[in-house]
Amino acid sequence: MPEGHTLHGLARDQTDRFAGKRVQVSSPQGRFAEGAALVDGRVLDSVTAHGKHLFAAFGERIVHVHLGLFGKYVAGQGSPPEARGALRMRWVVDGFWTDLRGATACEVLTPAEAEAILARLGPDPLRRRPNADAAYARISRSRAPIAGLLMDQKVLSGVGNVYRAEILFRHQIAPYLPGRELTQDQWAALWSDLVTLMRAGLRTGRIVTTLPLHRGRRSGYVRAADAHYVYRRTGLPCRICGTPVAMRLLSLRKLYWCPTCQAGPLPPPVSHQV
DNA sequence: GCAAAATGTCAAG
DNA sequence: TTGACCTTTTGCA
Repeated sequence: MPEGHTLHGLARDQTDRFAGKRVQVSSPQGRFAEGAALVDGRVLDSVTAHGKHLFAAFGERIVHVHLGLFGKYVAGQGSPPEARGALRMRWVVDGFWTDLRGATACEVLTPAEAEAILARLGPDPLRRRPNADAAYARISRSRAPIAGLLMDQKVLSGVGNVYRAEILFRHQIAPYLPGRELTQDQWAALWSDLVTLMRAGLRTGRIVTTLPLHRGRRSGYVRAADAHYVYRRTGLPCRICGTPVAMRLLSLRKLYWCPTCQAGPLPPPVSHQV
């Protein structure tokens, strides 16, 4: 479930289990065979996440992974299971293993190449000192819809389709509002809420955005069906006002919102709806 | 047994 | 702006 919190969680767990050890790196599928040979048996320094990118430093050789839409890590203790299917990369140390499948990117980079990727990324709400002003500088100059800007990794990094829909709902911002019409106050509130939500996502391993509704409940647990306001709730009544949740494709990604709670600029006319 | 969907990015035109 | 691509899981026949 790769939005930013997932990657930060992976970076933390992989560092805990593998850093400081010589890691057996392999590519049973073969697609990463050359890269694996470059780092196999070297000592892992640490794994860090920037937005949705992972960087595992083996000295000057950096394994860069981007999960894309389908990528997935599976990890376990003891000895690894027999390799099956399209297993792109496997790490093994004494007592732990982890397998990577389906990633968009899995490659060995030089430090300079890794830096070049970082240079393209906007501030990440989950990093230590993110520069939220840099994101607003871009947003406030753009005529593009805010819903698209939030998913643009050059503007800010780590936000995916779930967080963007939910954060806009929570702040009652119309998704098609041009970035330049978002006020500084709206941005400040939105950003600080993003930091809170994504930190909670990192802590719990899931995205729950409806929590304030459930304050005061004895159990903090929120059922999956209740975890979001609008994401994947097309046609269901808005939890606040009852209006059916709307859905449109924006840049090929499904965008969900409540037309009443998030009143404002309308999407362009429908020519073709999936 | 097969089609569709899924939390994303990049490059061609 | 559109399609290609990475793989697994789910749902329907």
